[in-house]
Order: sequence, then structure tokens, then C-alpha cells
Amino acid sequence: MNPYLEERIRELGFRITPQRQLILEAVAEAGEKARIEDIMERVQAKSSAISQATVYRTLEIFGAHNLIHVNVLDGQRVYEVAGENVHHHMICQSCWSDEKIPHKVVNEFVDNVQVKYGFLAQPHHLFLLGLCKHCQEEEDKKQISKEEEKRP
Amino acid sequence: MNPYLEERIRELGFRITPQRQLILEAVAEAGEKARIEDIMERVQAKSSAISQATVYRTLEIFGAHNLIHVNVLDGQRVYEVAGENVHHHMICQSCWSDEKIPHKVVNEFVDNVQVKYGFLAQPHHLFLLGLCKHCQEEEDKKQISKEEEKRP
DNA sequence: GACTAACATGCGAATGTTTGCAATTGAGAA
DNA sequence: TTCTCAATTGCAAACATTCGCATGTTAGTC
Repeated sequence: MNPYLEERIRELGFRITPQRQLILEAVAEAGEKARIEDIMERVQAKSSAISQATVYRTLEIFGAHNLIHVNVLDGQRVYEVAGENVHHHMICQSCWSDEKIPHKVVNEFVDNVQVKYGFLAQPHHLFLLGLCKHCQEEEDKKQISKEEEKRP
Repeated sequence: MNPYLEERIRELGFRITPQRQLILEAVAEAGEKARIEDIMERVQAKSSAISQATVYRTLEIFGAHNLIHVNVLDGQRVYEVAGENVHHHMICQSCWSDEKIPHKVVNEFVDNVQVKYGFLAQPHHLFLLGLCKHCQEEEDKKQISKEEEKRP
């Protein structure tokens, strides 16, 4: 298992168990935006003896301590192992493309909020929903043809 | 019911039913960050004939169309009727205080992302988690006494 | 006002998620 | 290494959420 993670787990006072190692591996292998069913499937494949409750509990605990990022996408929880480079996502609600934004850009916003309100935002893994460049153009086209319908 | 909402519902092609009116009322009365149990309780008080499935379905549909904001706080979904003034929240993860930020401030960030990446973020109701001014100071104090422990 | 087609609801069953508790196990102390 | 105890796990039951389908309703049309 990722030695960085192992260290963080110990630091936080949690124990390292085979189940937890395996679950974290499964989340890592399931890639970004892993849904519970993806994770469950991989865990079962590795060892069918692990109880579902343990998977849920592990994700919950590690999520609460930012060892795993938890986000909600399209109504479903999605998980990602927290790496060392902080980043965020720009997700298109039309084509579901997903681009990363480095933390630096988000940080300017964080600083701005800090200066204006004194609030220290700690966004570990933002999901910014919106429209990618391509889908914005598509939307514009739709808008134009809609207006043409009104006066032919 | 809020006439603005009623209009939006019709525009989107949905029907107005007594159940939906009642559920939206309940969400509105439950205030910001209403949990499903708060809503369910209020709905039941108004009319015990409404099925739970209908409440879930209504929240889901109206959430997907931004008539209701859905966020996740501390692992639980929370709902808020979408009003006409767009705003966001700064929520302290230590004392759970909650201050609103006007959209204007968030919009500067949105513009920045748009210019840099071409992505049009559409944050309707951000929950910015972090530390309020007061809790930042408390954290600082803790940090200092921790360091003093190391060399007494 | 009556008619109709599509939409919405309620019911109950199927799924998904959380919880309490007894048994097990990791990791520090001896 | 062995001992000890709190943390962790598996199980099964409780609870929460979603789904399929038959029935009832809305809102537009005549």
C-alpha cells in the first residue's frame, strides 16, 4: 500500500488491517470517481470474506479524515484516494468530460474569501460543475435556432 | 406556494400537484440545510397520506432541475428551496457556523476559470467548508501549545 | 364540462446503507 | 515473545432509499 497513506493512517491513530489495505487498493485501482459498486466488486474479487459493512465503514472513516475524497456526482457518492498533489475537477454536466484544475487557481479564490470574510476555506477536492467549451458552443447554437423559430 | 416556483415548474413541463406543493412548503419551512427527516416529519404533519417515495422522488426531480438545492453536509444530504437570490455558504467544520457569501464573490472565481480554461462553472449553491475566523484562532493556540510541549 | 394521454402517486417489494454487539486482532508494554 | 486492551470486524437485524407497476390525476383539447 501507498506508504504515504500508511503513515497518515498511523498518525491519525488508526490501525492498519488487511481489510483496510485491500479496500484502499481497490479504491485506488477503481480510479477517479469510483462508485461504491465499483469498489465493492474489486474488494470482493480480492477477498470475498470482507463484509460490506467494513467497506462502508472504512470509506466513511477515511473520508472523514481526508485520506479519501468523497464527492457526489449525479446523485451518487464517488470516491478517490487522496494523493499528494491537491487538485480539483471541472466536470461538464452535458458531456460529463472531466478536466483537472490545479489547486493554485482555486487558491486565489480561497485567498480572496479569506481577505474579504476572514473565513479560511479548505477545499480538498472540489467538483466544479458546469459546461465545457465545446458544450457551451452547442448550447449557443440551440439558443440561436430557438430564437429563429419565433420569427421565421 | 411561491408563485415563482410554480411558474418554473410549469415551464419545465412538470405538473403541479397537491403533494408537490406541500413538499415544497415543507422544505421551505424546514429552513436552510433541511435534512430528509426534517422534511419527512413536516410533510407527515401536513398530510399523513403522502408516501415517502413521493417525497424522495419530488426532491430528486426538483433537485435535478435546480428548484431545490441539494448539498451534502457531514455525510448527509441537505435541501433548500432555491430562491431568486443566488448565494453560497461558508461553513465552519469546527463550530458549524454558517455564513452566506453573495454570488458576486464566487463569480470572480468563475470568470477566472472561464478565462483560463474556457470552462463555464455553474455553481448554484456552493458549500465552502473550512474554518471561521474564531476557530482559526483556536487552532493557532492549540498549535502553539503543542510546540511548547516539545521543548519545555 | 367531458375526454384523454401522459404524468404522478401509492403500495409493497427489492436494494442499499447503517448499526449493535460478540468475537477477533493489531500494536504497544512488559 | 507474550500479554493486554482498545480498535476493528463480521454478522444479522434495523433502517433508509429506490423501483415496478396498477391506479388516480393534471392540464390541455374538444
